[in-house]
Amino acid sequence: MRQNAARRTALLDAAIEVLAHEGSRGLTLRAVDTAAQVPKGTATNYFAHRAELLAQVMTRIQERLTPDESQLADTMREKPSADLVATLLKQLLGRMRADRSSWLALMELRLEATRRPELHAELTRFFTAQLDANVGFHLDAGLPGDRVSVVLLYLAMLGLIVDDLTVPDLLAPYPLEDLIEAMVARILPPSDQGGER
Amino acid sequence: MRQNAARRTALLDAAIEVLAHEGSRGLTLRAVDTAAQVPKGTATNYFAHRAELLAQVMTRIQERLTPDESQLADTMREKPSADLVATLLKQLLGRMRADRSSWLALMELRLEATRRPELHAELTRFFTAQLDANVGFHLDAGLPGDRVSVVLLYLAMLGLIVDDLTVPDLLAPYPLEDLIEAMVARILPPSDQGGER
DNA sequence: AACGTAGTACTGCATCCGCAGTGGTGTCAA
DNA sequence: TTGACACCACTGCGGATGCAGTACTACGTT
Repeated sequence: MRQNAARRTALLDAAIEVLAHEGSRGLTLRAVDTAAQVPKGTATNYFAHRAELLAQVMTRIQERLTPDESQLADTMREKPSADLVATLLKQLLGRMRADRSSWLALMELRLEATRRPELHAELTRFFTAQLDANVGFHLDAGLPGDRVSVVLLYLAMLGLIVDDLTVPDLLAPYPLEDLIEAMVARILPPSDQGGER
Repeated sequence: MRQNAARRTALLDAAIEVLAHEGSRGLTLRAVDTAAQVPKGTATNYFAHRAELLAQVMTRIQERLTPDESQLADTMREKPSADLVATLLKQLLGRMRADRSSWLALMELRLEATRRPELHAELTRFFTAQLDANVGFHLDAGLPGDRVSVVLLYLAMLGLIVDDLTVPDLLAPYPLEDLIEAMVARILPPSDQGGER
């Protein structure tokens, strides 16, 4: 098993691109070699099985999707309000648009996890941690709304993202930014301060 | 090209099972033969390409997901209200649970559509029609909430379903029925009576 | 010089698709 | 009733593809 971390990351990034552009169907060790522009057989040296590749892709995606700490801190300087929540969600949408490959690959992994117990366990752990973190962040920051609000926003945003990834034209009549504002306005309780409606 | 409709449907149903259990990766004409327990080569006689199989699977799923007309009529006897909307959404959840294979296959098709223009067009048409129908139904029935409400409910339900299909344990702390009631309560306007446009 | 890694080439294996040929069954007309 | 025809199920093979794995060489660093 090779140890070159940079090369491994390059292979994983290539795997993400393959997943996004060719789908789970096209993800083979050879395809990763090709996408990463390394000699055939290289991926075999770094990942024993396809399963191992998938597992490591998972954690790589996790790295890539983690929001930038400083930008987040910057955004949070504002006073907590429904508007601020909308801003945060729009930033999430922006991150998604900036790295669609990771999100598409994550969708592929979701489906693949349906048939792979280890991957399923890892994905569940990942999403659970993320949702819990979201809830905790929201409450700690004093943003309006309770746990259930956060979960509902999470679900609506997930639906929004899934649609935008796979059938973007569907929501064309409803600009996504407007939808985000609407969902915040309706799901969160009317806030005493700020918050247009 | 063979014309036996019953056999074709059986093959398509088998293809849906393959998609759900093996994923897009495992969907080949031969795999469909095996799943349908028909001789190898049969699927080739019914579908020229894999693409044609996918297209027909799409319409077959559409058939399978169409709600039962009479049950719907039965439900709609009640007076229009937010509660009624919650009931309808719970019935949707029930249908999903009763035919997870179709929903999983549909998710696979969504991703596959990312790479197949024809399929993408068809999927967009399908979802657009469905969303429009939902909006129309909602408004015509005098249910509370406007177009945007319906879209938001659609998105939240999509997120709910995606999560339940792929990482069901994630939402274990939040019973889905409760989530549905919460989303209806918050997304729809406080129901005095009837819906405004 | 030795070890780890990159790069290359080759082998073996699995599987897939497409086609063509064969046999069986149902239908229609005489 | 019988015979001809059309349709369909099924089998088996040819050709091709594509993948994983491995052995071997080259390189560079220590």
